[in-house]
Amino acid sequence: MLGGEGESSTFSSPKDTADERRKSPAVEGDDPTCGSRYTEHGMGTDRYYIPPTVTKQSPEAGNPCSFIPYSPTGTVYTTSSASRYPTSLHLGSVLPPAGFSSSAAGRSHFSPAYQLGQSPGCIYPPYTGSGSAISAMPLPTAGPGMRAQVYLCNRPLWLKFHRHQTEMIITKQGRRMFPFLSFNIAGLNLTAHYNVFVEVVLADPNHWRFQGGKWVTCGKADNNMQGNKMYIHPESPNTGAHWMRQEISFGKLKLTNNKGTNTSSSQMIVLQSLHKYQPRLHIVEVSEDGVEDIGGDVKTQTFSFPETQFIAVTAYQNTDITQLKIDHNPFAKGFRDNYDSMYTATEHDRLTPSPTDSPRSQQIVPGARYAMQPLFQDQFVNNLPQNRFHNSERAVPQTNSLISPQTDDLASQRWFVASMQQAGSAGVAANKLELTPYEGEYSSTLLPYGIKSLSMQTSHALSYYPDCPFTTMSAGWGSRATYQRKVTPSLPWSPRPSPTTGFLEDSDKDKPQMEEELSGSVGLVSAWTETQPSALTLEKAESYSVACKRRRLSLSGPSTENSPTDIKCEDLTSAATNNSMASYYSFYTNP
DNA sequence: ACGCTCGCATCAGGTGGGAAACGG
DNA sequence: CCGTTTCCCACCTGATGCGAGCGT
Repeated sequence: MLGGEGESSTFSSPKDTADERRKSPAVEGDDPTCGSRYTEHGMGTDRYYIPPTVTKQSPEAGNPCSFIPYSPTGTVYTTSSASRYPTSLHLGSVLPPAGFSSSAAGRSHFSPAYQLGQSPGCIYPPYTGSGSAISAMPLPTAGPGMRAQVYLCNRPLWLKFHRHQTEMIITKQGRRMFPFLSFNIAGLNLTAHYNVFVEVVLADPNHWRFQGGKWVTCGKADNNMQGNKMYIHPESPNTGAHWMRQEISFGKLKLTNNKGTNTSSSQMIVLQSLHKYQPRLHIVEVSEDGVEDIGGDVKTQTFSFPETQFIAVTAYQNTDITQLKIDHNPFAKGFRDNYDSMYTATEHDRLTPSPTDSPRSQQIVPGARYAMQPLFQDQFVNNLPQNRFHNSERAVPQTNSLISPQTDDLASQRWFVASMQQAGSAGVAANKLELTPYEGEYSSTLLPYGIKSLSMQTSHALSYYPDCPFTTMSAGWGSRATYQRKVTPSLPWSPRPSPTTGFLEDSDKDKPQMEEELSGSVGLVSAWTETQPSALTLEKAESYSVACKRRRLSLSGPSTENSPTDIKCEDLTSAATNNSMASYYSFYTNP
């Protein structure tokens, strides 16, 4: 589908350049201690992913999360499979700056102005590309061609992996991604038709290898890799209303290293082992029959989230990643040999969110910063049997578990929407108003609003990940009964009256988990830091050791060596998460 | 009798581990 | 020789089909 647009690219305007410069490593950007906010670029050019360069803080120096192998050189890499969807649009995170917590301020959250040209850390050299029609295309803020806004729904989970450098298994028959890509989209024209697809591009020009407990570059990447790099969402084409109705998940997307795979109709993306990739989401406005309007303006919007970057491998290299996969992927439950301890003993140590760590509880969004969130069911934990829902590749809208403890928040979130409508930008406000019916439906009944006006092409796709749907996160994976029955009523994460108040009162044991994915309080972060050492309980050490016995790699590897760093990083990253709390959803929008 | 719900069994498919095979 | 890839395994999840039970 994507042909090859000139590699040259975009970033021809000063504005573009400025945007590009603002990008920063996900982790760093997420870290309140890291100066620059979490910003993202539009993946530079159609085939370039420009690793963030470090100006204010070198990864090694100031960033506790520096183990993430970002290239400090600002390398530009050109792949052989140029996409015809260049970075078209520059992406900027709308994540609030550190300290941003005012709900009132949140009203401007969607303001593109917020994300543009404000970064003091313009760390990237200006691009001199010829620019593309796409990037140069003026986009209205409402109506046809309006800018879309995209949230990475399961961002917290992605961040967990990203901290250790995400790895994705690729096999001949294809392997699903985990975490998988899941987005919420806003700002589309309700009646216009769009194709939504994911493209995976090389993130850098290097060949990587895991050595000494770290990912290190090892020669140059093979940029002549052939094969499909696109995965079109099975529901494409569809209307903007359809795409915005609920989460857009790519849970069936498979990664393979089999070049012989039928590239056109396959559900698989062909990658090369030990290369680093960056998934990108493309939203292309098309005619009703799904045909792109080649003649007219190219109405393509591209989004990429740095935390979704990963290294393709045929076997896991980093045991931390392996453990994260095992802990979070329900299909890997069989490998949770410390299963019991994970859910009954050291609750705060486990990586998997608890069933009641509902996304909602993790994204108690202050004010209207994430006013859009009420539109997305990610915020709700699905406690209903899901095998009765199977009509969509997307997350099935679930009812929430709000069911109780968090009804208050639900209400408040509705208010967020209201405030958005009052003060929001025209585009967003309009959009939200349009969606009101959905919102109203579920908010009043606590039932899903997933009744689709359009047919679903696939069924029960993501129901494999029941919790995920909204899960949006790790949180997701655990609401199943199998988990719950392991839980004792006294567990710290049992239902809380209110996420915001509840976690403050939780035991120290609960803080790490809570803070990492939820909070917004610096004070709590400190508490977490202080209590962290004690978090390394004997139980954890023991269970971890047991787990490692099953692994190919030794326990003496990076996991243990880096544990202090990891902890610190986790800590700080948690702060970052807290800080933006909202960061629960990364919110990217085109300038 | 009919329709609906629920529980159980079965099956397809997904997971990481580990050993063997492959290849530079 | 060593790193990477492939294959098979046991385990798990979720979908589906079937029948029993119940209410109308």
